[in-house]
Amino acid sequence: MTTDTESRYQQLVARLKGSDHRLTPQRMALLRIIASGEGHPSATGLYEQIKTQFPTTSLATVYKTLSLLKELGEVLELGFSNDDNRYDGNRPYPHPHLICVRCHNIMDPQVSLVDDLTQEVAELTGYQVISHRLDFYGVCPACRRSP
Amino acid sequence: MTTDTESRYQQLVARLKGSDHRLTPQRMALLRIIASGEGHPSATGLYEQIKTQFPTTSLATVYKTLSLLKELGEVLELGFSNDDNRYDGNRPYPHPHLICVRCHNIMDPQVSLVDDLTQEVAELTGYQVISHRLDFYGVCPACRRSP
DNA sequence: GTGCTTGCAAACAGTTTGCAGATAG
DNA sequence: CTATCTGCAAACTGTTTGCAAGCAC
Repeated sequence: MTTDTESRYQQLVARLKGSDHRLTPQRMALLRIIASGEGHPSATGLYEQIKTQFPTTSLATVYKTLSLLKELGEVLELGFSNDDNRYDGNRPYPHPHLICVRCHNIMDPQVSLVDDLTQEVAELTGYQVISHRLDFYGVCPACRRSP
Repeated sequence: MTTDTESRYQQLVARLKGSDHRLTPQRMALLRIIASGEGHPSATGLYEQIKTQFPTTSLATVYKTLSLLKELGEVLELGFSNDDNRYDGNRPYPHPHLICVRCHNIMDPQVSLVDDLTQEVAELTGYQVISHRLDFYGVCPACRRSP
């Protein structure tokens, strides 16, 4: 576990305890995985990973824990109408995603102009802009090489 | 029906005929609605409107027709994991949306920088960027005034 | 007349919920 | 000890599918 992963894990543990929630083994296992920030796992993916440590874990518990973390603002949920939702517990604030339509990998590109966009929209429309969602779809370099 | 609506309707009719698809009354009714470009209707919303003219219409037919128009590239589908999907048959290419979290109205803001963003992401990551999805969430001026 | 299209109902998939038993604090 | 959490199974919701009857061309 990297230092970042460890500190994010401790942060999440503190957040749960500080909001009067219990720290169960199943929750700890989930926190460990999402703190690592590797990929953008689905609920089922998390479930499969946790099951290797706690074989009796249920998918419902994974969903309930994710829901709790969403309420606490510690997890970003990427909802898809076609596919299962993905979760990011490392950067729980809106940020762009880049999705390969071939291998379905999801990465976080660095994009500089997003805040300018939000500002532009707010000024233009009179809306109070709270949040956003920005996904790019494309073909990643690896998939371009092997068609 | 405005001139724009009428011409878009004719365009859609031509597209169906040109691709060897049949022009049924149910399809004509749906084309008329989406050609008008008013709002971002859901499948159920379209269904309710069409039913006033053709009471025996089924929701499945609405879905099948929307699916066909998607394949032809004549309709943009906005998928939501929480809510029902919305459809835009007037601007069937990716463009930003602004969604009021209070009244759920959806509008199309004019945003100038989006193509720059796409370019930036492509150059930065080596991806071949095909498409994107950009939604802003906020509170519209009307809802801000009446809390 | 032919075969695409419709309408119905059942199937589907991901997510949520209710509840009885288990357990963290 | 007790309120929260878990695991199971059933419920839910929007969308898709299979099929027999209908109808556009």
